[in-house]
Amino acid sequence: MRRGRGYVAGMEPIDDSDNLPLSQRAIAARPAPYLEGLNAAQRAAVETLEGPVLMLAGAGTGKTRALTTRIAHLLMLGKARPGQILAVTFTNKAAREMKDRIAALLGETVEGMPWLGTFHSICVKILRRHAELIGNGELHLKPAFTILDTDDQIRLLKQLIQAENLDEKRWPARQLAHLIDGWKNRCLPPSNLPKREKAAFDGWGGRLYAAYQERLLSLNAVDFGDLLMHCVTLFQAHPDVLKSWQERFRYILVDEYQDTNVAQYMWLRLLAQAHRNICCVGDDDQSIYGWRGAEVGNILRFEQDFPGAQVVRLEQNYRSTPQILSAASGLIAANSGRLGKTLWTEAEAGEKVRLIGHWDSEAEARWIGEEIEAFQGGHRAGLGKVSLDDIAILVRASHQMRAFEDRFMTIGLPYRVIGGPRFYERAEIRDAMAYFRLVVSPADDLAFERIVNTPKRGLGDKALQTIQTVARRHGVPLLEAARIAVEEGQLTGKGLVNLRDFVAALGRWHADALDAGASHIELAERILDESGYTAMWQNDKSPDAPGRLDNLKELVKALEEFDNLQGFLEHVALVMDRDEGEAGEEVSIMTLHGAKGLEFPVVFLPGWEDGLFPNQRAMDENGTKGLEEERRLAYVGITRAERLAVISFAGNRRLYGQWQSSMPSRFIDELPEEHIEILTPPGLYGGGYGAAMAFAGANAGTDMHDRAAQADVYNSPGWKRMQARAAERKAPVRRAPVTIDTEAAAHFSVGDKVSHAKFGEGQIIGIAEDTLTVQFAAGFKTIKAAYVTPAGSDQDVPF
DNA sequence: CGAGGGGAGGTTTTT
DNA sequence: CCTCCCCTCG
Repeated sequence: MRRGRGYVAGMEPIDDSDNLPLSQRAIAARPAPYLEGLNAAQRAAVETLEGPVLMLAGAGTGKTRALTTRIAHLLMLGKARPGQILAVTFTNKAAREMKDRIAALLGETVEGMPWLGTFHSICVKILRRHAELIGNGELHLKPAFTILDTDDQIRLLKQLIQAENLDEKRWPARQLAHLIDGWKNRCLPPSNLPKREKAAFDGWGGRLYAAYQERLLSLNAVDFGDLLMHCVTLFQAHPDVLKSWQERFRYILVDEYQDTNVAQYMWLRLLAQAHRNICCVGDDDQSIYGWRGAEVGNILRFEQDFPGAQVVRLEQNYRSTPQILSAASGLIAANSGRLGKTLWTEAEAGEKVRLIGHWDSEAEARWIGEEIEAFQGGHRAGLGKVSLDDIAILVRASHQMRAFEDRFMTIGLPYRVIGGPRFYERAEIRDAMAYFRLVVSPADDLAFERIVNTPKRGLGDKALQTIQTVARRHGVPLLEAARIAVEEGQLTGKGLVNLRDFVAALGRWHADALDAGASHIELAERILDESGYTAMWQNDKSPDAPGRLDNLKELVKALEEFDNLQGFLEHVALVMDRDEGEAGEEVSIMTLHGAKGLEFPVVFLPGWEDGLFPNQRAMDENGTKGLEEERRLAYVGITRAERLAVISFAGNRRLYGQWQSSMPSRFIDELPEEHIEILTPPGLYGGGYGAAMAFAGANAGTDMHDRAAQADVYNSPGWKRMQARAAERKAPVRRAPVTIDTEAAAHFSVGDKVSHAKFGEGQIIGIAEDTLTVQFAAGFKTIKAAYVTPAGSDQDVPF
């Protein structure tokens, strides 16, 4: 157990007294040390403990700090024991960070926060306790159920589609998987599926979905979507079970609420019903996962869903310069239906957001590479030396990464690509896991199918069919069927010998796994060696074989944290992260989605071209909604930058091998010019000012060597529009606070002093619609804006 | 069983 | 253009 720093003096040990009556007055009089340094809004977010709270936390406003301090506060006040707080995140990374920070605040590890985790991991914990209640009359889950990943899911669906004698080309399993995920995201089990939806997939949707769920049950398996859906249906069908969980969780905290889907929303609502102490943190402007079922509506509707909800807005930004914030705010202002926020900062104005166009994607990559080298050498004004670790390139689509990888490889610029294939998605890890699964659960047919012929044992389709026939005839799992097939001599030659050995080896390993005295780590190594799996990769001459062997070693190492294989398997499916090894200074390349929650001093945002960003397909499929989500993505991108953001676009880009010309992104037109610095094109093509660009419409796009076509600078409609607008507005630029407030109470801002007839003077800490949250001497109140008057503002909004 | 050709499809991504 | 998957042929 790790002892953290900063043990809080005078801290009461957390005991069974769940409700130490401590009024907010008392806290205000003697603030706990961990509350120091919080701004007024953050304090409100930390101290408004009872009832529903919506914490609207803009980018870089100290959301995680508020959230973790709130948990620490709950524990310190004795409002709840660690086991009575439910805190959910979307990613393991976020969960881990919260744990670490709470530990730092409290000066000890939070082994005692068993219910801080991802939606999925918490659902697993709950489901394992009630597995028997999940299922239909005959079949139900058992507590050791396995969690299938996307790959298993597809393979299973493929089998079902084949079983119906459907053409896999016309009925692709991937598409069905997508449909089923969608239904599960909306918490629609086969029995509740509307007729219209059942007819999806050419009429087979409902039927295949039901068959799939049935098959999962018989395999004692669930997929990711089931974790939430089963949990919700469990709660709905068993009020007593629900009640026990409702009572346990006195306080609920939810991170990234704008990303919740319907199932997660239902889950939260059910659990919050008893104590109603639910605090949801989110930012409607950063909702970028609509395409996988997230409903921005959840956060927009919060106040209706949870009547009496208090809304706290965190608007002071501690990350970016005013220039960056203003550019981002100006852009996102084009979206409709926002809750509205006014981000502000005390930071120095800083560098304007830079904008530059390039001839093509290769020139773009080349230029960014040169800029990075210049930054690194300290040859760029305003920033001094910048470490490679401080620089990120954020792209819309992963195929954009290649241009940068190619370029950086040639010039020897160290980089890392973040968000490649996950560790546990790699074939070798999945194979090894399948071995472990089959050893622990001999009835795991999916695992059997995966590895029976890996490495090659001469057991092809035909052998597998034979085994499957035997399995059906005897009604036994495949491994058992294999044993029978061997005994009955249904196979011949090499296959027979190999299968006999395979079955025998599994028997041995299984026995060893049951032996509590034996080391599960040694067993794992033995399984991989004796099965020939390690040898298979050792003999493989492909360049990635050594890497795969390393991964296997890492997998075995991960076993150390568990007592046995069983325990490992129960948790690992959800928690295995690939190690982001710090290997010296490197530029980070990642997608905009992957960058959410991160921050970098310098951020490059390439590929701002219509069709790529905003993405054509997003707009085609979801219209304005899709466009707005793309715009939020742009907002997320810009707000990752602490000191400098550089946006760029290319006139030509290779797409599916074809050179295609493109127009600058419409988002570029939406950037507020006063915060943008337009860089003159580099002198790469003919040199100096006025060189370099040709865009679509000039019909020269397809020939990148056509220098003549490059004569006219920025010859695009979008660019001209921008120039025209810049010319128009000479004098009366709206200066000072960039107030992008959609509220009726727009003449108030957070931080304003107001006075109220009854409560006296106070300071606004939150604004929602026409309702203000005001901190008075007597405490926090939520008041209609009409009932207060401005009492003079001493808070300068610094830009 | 495994290598190689043909054909389709090719945002974003966590669990 | 490039990758992945399926199918066929040796």
